[in-house]
Amino acid sequence: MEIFDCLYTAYGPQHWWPADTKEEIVIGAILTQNTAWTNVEKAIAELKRAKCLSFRAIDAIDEPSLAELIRSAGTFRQKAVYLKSFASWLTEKHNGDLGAALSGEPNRVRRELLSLKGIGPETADAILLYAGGHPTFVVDAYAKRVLRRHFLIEPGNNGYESIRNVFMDSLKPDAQLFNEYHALLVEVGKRHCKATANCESCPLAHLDHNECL
DNA sequence: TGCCAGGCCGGGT
DNA sequence: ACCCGGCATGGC
Repeated sequence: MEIFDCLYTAYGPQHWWPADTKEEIVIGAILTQNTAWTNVEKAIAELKRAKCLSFRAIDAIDEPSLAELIRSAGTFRQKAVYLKSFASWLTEKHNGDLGAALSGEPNRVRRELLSLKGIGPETADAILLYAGGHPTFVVDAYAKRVLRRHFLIEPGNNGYESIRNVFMDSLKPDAQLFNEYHALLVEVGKRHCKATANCESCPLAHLDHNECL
């Protein structure tokens, strides 16, 4: 628990996911794909203003209008398709009940999410963890960089599943732990491990050689 | 001013 | 099984 302890000591609890409802978590998870969160916040504010921050409303609105509401999130035409796709799946297969849709055996739910257009492994895991409360680890670009930086993965073994397994195999399957861990990795990544790294004053700077997760 | 951000898809090798 | 181009806004 070396890396986690350093991050938690430095930054404390992160209180993720930043949203008021489970549906807002899913919407945010789709909107934040390859997008800065500040741009997602504007899009969510627009959805809320238009009373479209729910899958019932997203199912009802036409796609071009939805796209305009989420324009600030970037790749907005694609994301409008993804949101509509999720909404129709939720309505038709689960009677609009997100809690029910996400309950059950985690791997089964995960495969179901992955079958939807616009839901890849990271988005699926974010939904499972933050909206469903399932102990699945969310791997993002920052997690990859941190593991690379500390020699915890081979260069060339960058597949999503293999990196996810690094965490899943060495940590207790605890949703609260995975919640904080992912959020803390994003936080340290934003501050110190972007494309142009800034390792000065990084709380992990002293962990150079194969430290533990 | 160009590069980047809490990825994913479809087509090609 | 990987690799790549496209998608697109707002901030630094």
